[in-house]
Amino acid sequence: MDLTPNRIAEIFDEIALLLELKGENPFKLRAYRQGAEVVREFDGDLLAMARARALSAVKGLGSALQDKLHELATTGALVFYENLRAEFPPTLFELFELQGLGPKKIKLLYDTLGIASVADLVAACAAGKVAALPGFGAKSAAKILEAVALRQQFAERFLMGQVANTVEEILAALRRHPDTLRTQVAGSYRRAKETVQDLDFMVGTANPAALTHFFTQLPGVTSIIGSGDTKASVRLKNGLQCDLRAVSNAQYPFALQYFTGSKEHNVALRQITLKQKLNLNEYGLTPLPGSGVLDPTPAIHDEADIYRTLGLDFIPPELRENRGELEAADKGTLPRLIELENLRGTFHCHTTASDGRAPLAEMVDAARDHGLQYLGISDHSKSSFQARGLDEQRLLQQITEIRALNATLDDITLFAGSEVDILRDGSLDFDDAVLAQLDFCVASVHASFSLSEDEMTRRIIKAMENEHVTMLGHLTGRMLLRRDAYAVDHARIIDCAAATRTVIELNATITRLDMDWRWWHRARDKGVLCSINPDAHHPSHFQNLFFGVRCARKGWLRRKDVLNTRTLTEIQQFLRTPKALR
DNA sequence: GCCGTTTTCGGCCCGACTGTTTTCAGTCG
Repeated sequence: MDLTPNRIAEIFDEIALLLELKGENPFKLRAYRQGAEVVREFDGDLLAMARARALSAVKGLGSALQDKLHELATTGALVFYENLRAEFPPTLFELFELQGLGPKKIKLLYDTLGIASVADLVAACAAGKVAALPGFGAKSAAKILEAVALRQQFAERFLMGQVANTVEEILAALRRHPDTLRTQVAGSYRRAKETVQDLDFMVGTANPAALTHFFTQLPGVTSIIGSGDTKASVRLKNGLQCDLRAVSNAQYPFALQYFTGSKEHNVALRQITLKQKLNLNEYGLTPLPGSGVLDPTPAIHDEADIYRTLGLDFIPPELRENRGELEAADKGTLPRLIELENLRGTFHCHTTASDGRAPLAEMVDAARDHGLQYLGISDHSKSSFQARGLDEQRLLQQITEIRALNATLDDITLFAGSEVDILRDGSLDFDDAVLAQLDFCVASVHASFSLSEDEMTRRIIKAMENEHVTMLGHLTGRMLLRRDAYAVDHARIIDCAAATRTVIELNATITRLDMDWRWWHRARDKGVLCSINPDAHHPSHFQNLFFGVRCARKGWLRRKDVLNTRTLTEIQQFLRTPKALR
């Protein structure tokens, strides 16, 4: 297998799991897991630096991990890892995917009954062997079988956009309860992760037991995973797990902060807190014993108070990933993030001319209903025949149609564009003479996904170098939870976008959210403009802009970093200006 | 295994819930 940083990170994670099975020191496992994270996020040529033993300044990679990286980079293998792996059958790892089973129980099942796979486990449960083990019982065996069934049924995560309605419904229900003082969704949904595994709700109340009970009785709940006086977990009929934490009103800001995460953000925040002789947990902020520091808790009423007390600016939930937000909050340099209300128009919209589900006029009405002042129409080009892409003649006809309709509108302005295919060799589906007649052009890859990373990158760069290409559509072609991104070098694309003044799209389709939020901060710093586009194929798809904005916020984008926050006049001027001068 | 204007040794987050226990271990978040 190709040795990439991602593969190395996987190896480190697997070592952590194997050491866990062996009952190793938990802090050693954490060191490997943290090492994996450092490797994944590393900005630079990790393998070359490992070979040159030039990683000593990297935080999280101590001498042991540096040695292992050196061995991997020079020999392509790691003896320590191979030996460790040989100690356990590979199918054993399946068992970690089952809810309720951790390393201790898995090790016991393996050592006493020789259970090394989910199939073994099901057979042993059926034969009554599991229930007879010390520490297990009839209930444990039943729960295991339930977990096996659940894993098959709901192995997947959920899209942010898929669960948004559920979030709003549950919040509304919690707000209606007379004992609720305040409530909010926490966890990865609040941080705007593109997919979530479960939903976490917080409620501040003087009567937590009433709320946890109420939560388990909500409509849509099909099973109660657990329920106590202060927390409850339920599963909805689509398999989505929802957790509730009920705390006092005074504890609420701490619980909300704590359960919003991310874990990495909270660990780093805790370090800062300890330096100030304070201890932060989900219930409060308390002075360390003997420190003489005054208890700040009584003055804390909301999340912002927590950050302020620690000398930090309020950190919007989307930024809480320990990717520089704490340093920025300390220095007062956090960005003022874009808001949905900042969007004045949008690009990348389809109609029935290609694969859209509504005719031009209906899409325009929908855009107007969403408060947009301008709309760029961009149907597919001829090579996307699966999408009934337009050839030159139909495109020219559509331009005429758009201009005619535009002349009759006074509250929204249309731009005529195209989502033009980037062909395999990087050339475009229309020649320059045709492209020159458009107001704008989105260039996207729709075929030949399996090129090497270098070929794909050069292909896209060639398209960006065309003066008529206003923006690059869905950079990686990923379909969240369905299909992986094709290989492309983000860093080179971003550099080229900056050099050629090509805008990069943030495709707001809930299955895309592409370019990924992790790259926007870098693009922004290089002066690359973002366009938040719905890629609308139906009037309802303009709602996706909400998720696009949340993703943009997660990528540290400000209003001025996003093209379609500009006024109509500014946009018209932008599109008239030669690309190189934009 | 990592880290250090509290420490080069001794910390590294810990509380709630469940199912097994008969006072607690394991898992989860």
